[in-house]
Amino acid sequence: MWVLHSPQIIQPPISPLQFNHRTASITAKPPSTTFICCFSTTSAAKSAVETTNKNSVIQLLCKKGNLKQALQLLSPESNLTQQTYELLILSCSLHKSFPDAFAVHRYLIANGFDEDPFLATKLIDMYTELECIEYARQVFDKIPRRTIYTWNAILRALTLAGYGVEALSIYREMNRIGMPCDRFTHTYALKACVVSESMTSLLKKGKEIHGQILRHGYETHVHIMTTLLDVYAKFGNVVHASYVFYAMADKNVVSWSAMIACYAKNERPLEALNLFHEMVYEISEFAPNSVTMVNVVQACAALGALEQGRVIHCYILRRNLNSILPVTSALMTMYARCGKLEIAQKIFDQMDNRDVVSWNTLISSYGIHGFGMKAVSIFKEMLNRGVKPTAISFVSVLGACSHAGLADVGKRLFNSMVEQHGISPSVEHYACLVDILGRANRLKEAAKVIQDMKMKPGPQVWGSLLGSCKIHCNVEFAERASAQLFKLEPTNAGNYVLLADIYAEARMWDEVKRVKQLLDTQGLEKVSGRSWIEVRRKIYSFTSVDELNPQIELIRALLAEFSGEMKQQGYIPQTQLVLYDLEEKEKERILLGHSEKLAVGFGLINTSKGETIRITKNLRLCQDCHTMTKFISRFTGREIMVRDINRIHHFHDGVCSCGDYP
DNA sequence: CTAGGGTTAG
Repeated sequence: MWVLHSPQIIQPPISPLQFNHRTASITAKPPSTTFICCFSTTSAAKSAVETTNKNSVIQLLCKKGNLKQALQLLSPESNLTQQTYELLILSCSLHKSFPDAFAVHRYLIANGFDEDPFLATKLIDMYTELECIEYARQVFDKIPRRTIYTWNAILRALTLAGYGVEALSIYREMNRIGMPCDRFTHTYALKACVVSESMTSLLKKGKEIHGQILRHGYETHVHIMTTLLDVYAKFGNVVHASYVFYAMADKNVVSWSAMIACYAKNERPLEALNLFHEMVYEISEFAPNSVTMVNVVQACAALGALEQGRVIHCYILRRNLNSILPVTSALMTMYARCGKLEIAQKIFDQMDNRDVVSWNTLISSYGIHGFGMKAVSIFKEMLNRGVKPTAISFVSVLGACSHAGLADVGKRLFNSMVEQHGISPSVEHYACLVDILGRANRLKEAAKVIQDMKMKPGPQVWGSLLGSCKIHCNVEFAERASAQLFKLEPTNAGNYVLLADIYAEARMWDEVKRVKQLLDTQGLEKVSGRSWIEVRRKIYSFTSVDELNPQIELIRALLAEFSGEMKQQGYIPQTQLVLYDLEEKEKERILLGHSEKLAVGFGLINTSKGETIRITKNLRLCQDCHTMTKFISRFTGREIMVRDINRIHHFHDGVCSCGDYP
């Protein structure tokens, strides 16, 4: 779990050493000068003076950041005060120094101070800061008299380290022994519910804690209620989150931001924007801050709402929030995801200071636009400038390689991750590598990567393989991947649909039927396709089934005309993509009603000639839509941009920027 | 002595 970064051998503070002697209770204040005058013998006075001096010298050194010198002054018999110990501990967290932290801890043990509730709390906090959870735990286990502070400290430590289940068992233990919980306890316990892996069982736990909070009369406490809201949001439970939000008597900018974040991150970007407008124009009691704006910008990005995004950008400039790094990164992503790569680049160029996230953002922006080599060269430029790459830098650059089909470059980068940068690949990185190889039709190699993984291949990894099988119509590997996926995430309808699509492509109709039955008997429904288009700052949403748009007949007629024209040029509608058992004509009709085609039709009717048509889609762009959009771009001389679930397609004069490498 | 919402990837 915890890996030591320096090669030095460091003596751990507790095990295997067994200190048991509690030599002293806490020394009160150091003797004052007047007190010293009363000593009869000079030696006693001298030692008292020395103790006083030693305490103040060590404290001063700690405050000045000179921890090393302070440590040199420690001697076995020095009689330090609680305050001095505290400063030593705080210095260690500040310097993030393991050897020093251990030395200080050992020193406390030797003097029996590690069992003092106040200092033990500080030690737990120190190990939390150093991300060294076992030692925090050992400190906690050794404390004979625990206060609410020590309990809260270990709860916080476990939660921050991602040990949700363990944190909740601490919470349970507190309740069992009758330790009264305070507002901090509840906040940490709530957060513990979302940091663990077994999400489903812990939602119930979160609701239990919700009940406890109400019983303790904390329903008006804005910190706790905001945490509660956020916990429901992180579980994707928008209904419960909004219930908490609307029931809150006092709200502040944080609770509003948390609710906007909840909508933005749970596929409700329109609600996020509406709530923001309400906050600003109707309530106007709380000024949005940078955190609010990050969430609002994300909502625009999710919608692909460029015009809305521009308005929000202006607002950010007016409020002087544009130089805050998270805001800038969110803005870059928004522009890139709306197809305005050049604006993302411009924002990056104009930044006074950049962090690794700014670089990662730029890399993935080029990646989703299909400029793989450019993304790789930005990555190298980042290294040249001495910016240390993070795990996400590699996800970004590997993703860029995958979009552009740069298999060997991607493989080399993957290997360099461990060899040159000391970052061990996570499941996500493996998923990227499998994607890179799979898309390049190196499925055997991809399967070998999965086989040799040092960890359990998660659904992301098998999903990458299955996705590649779709592109290359490989039934054999598709069956292997989907068998795993059905075990790992049995209720994800997308996997069944993907396999059925592959069978359909291979004209294996019996298998198509079998997979469809598998889907139906479990009562699963595939996520229906939806496309959005923004026209004059208004967002119009399309699905294949709704007939709400007043122009729907006009749109259908237009599409039928294109289809006829295309057929004359040799186009065959890809009706095998329609998995229902219908007549060919009916299949064609369904294909022509795909939400993305409707949105293109609507865009053609409602925008002017030189304008780019920008569409956002919630799933991957279907092949038939891809073919037809290419045709339309040439036939009408219009630029069309479609952002699907994982990249951007720019259609111009019959060609797509993805090079038909979706 | 401790506390709530946040940037990038999939």
